[in-house]
Amino acid sequence: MDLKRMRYFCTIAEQGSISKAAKVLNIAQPPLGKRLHELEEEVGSPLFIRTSKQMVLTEAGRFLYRKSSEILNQVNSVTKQAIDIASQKKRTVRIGVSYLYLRYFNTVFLDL
Amino acid sequence: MDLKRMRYFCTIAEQGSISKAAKVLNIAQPPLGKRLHELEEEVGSPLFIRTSKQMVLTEAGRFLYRKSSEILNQVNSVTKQAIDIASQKKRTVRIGVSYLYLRYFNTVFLDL
DNA sequence: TAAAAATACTCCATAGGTATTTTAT
DNA sequence: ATAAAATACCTATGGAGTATTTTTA
Repeated sequence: MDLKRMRYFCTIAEQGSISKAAKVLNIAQPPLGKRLHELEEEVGSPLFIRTSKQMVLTEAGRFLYRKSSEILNQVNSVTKQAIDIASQKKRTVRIGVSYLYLRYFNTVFLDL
Repeated sequence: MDLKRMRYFCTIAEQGSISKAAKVLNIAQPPLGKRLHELEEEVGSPLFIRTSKQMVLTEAGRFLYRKSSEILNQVNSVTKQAIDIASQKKRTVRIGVSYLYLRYFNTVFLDL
């Protein structure tokens, strides 16, 4: 299980066909079909019922779609939050200097 | 962001060093170091403070470790649940047959 | 007949390996 | 002097592309 396959799977579910999803994802249809089959291989069962005109989620597929959407949203927000925390840390660097030092100098040299 | 890097990152955090984590993960130390640097690149800031003897999580690192652990657990349980749902479906297949058919035959032939 | 999916390849990017050097205690 | 991390380089697996065939409405 990996995030790329989960993203692909969700797009197929939303678009109702591999070909349409491939266009949305800006990749070709054959590799997208392969990624889906790999997922179905891992689950050990189809995630879609291939009817003419549309792909309909199976029960396992519906479950996986619901959960995958949640997880993908979480991953996105976690990444953004981590970046935010890191960039705030960059702006607020506190430097402790002995008061004795300050009696003689008014500049702190940093060896970065 | 992908699950493999998240798994690697969590193992490094738990083991306190890249070398130890590499042993646990059964891969070599250099590629593991690279995967960590890629993550730090994405976040735009270090996830560990490299002190002698141990790697200590930064604030962003602590946040990411907490969240990554959660997400990895979710992914594991979701995968298992999807497999369970799919395998149950395999065992309980209901077949509807017309009662008229049953007046003449006592066997249902399935073309699988 | 026309669409979507599957199959069969080719290619390339990226993950992983080995050897070595650098760094810090 | 030792142990961990970084660097450099090589290899191989897997993801993506193109062309084509199969399927089904």
